[in-house]
Amino acid sequence: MTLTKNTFIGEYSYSLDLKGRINMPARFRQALSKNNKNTFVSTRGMDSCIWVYPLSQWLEIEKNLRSLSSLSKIHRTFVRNTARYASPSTYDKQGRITLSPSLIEYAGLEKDVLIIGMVNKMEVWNPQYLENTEKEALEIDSSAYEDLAGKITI
Amino acid sequence: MTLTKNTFIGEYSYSLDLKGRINMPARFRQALSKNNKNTFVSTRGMDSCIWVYPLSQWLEIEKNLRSLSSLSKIHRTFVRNTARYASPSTYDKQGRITLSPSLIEYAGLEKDVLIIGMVNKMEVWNPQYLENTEKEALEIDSSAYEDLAGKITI
DNA sequence: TAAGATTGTGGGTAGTTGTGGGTAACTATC
DNA sequence: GATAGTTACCCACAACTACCCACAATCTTA
Repeated sequence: MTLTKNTFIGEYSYSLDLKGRINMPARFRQALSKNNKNTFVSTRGMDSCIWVYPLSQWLEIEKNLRSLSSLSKIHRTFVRNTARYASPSTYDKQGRITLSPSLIEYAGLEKDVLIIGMVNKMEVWNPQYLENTEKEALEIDSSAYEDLAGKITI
Repeated sequence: MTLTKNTFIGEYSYSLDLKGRINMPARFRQALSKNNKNTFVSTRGMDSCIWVYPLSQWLEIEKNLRSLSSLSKIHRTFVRNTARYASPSTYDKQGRITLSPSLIEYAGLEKDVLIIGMVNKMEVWNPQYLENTEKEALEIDSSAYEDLAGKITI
């Protein structure tokens, strides 16, 4: 059951096939509002994973990128790095999207793949990479969490 | 699949042939709205690359350039450098545009070429040049990105 | 618990796309 | 006006992608 449209939570194990396709969890597909036209946009995440946005969310990002003037070097670099790796994919009759070879390599994906709901987007991981990243995360100074405490109630 | 007309994202590897032609990615061609008449305008970019605009976007730029008074030296220089190297090209039946020898030399293009969607325009790069530019970008003070974080949610 | 519906995975095929090269029309120069 | 160089248009082929179907595993419901 889906709680809120365009909201994604939970963790799912799937497999990447030889054509670079992964099944999007049925719940995530059902969570898409109609204006997404069954389409996700995948791009490089900030860790070694792939970020997958619902189309409507990505269009918001595009709108913001448009407003940045290319006369500024920082803006150019930011737009380039954000737009460069993004690629839309409408899921097929079986509910799969295709990931680009470049993204698959970036995230080090092999057969087994972990899909994680990140509320407004999803992450696709090589399970081993995630494990390593988690170990590093343990080393984050707990004071960082103290800062968060001011911003978020949980 | 095209998300929004006249919007370009993603990265594509193509080759420049002996006649100075490059294939425009099929997705980019499909993204062109009709009033562009299958035409792109290429000109010098601010890094060592070629900027390629859809015709309609270029006409907007021309309009803006008109509004800059030539009494200002900066304006004169800016208008000159922008207009000077611009050249339109309608793509052929195979989807290719022709780049001028002057632009090919400016961007140091050889056989392998990288085309990057920059939302409202495209960039054409020699992959090695881009790699070097990226290294410089790493040296950008990360505080600059922090500023952007205030403007853009991603 | 059994039948039916849904979901995840593999693979085939037809249409699309990228690339090389050929030829005819056009331009420029002497 | 003839020749050489350039440009625009055309065809052919190999590689790739999107779409389709089949089947097995899982979940739902009566």
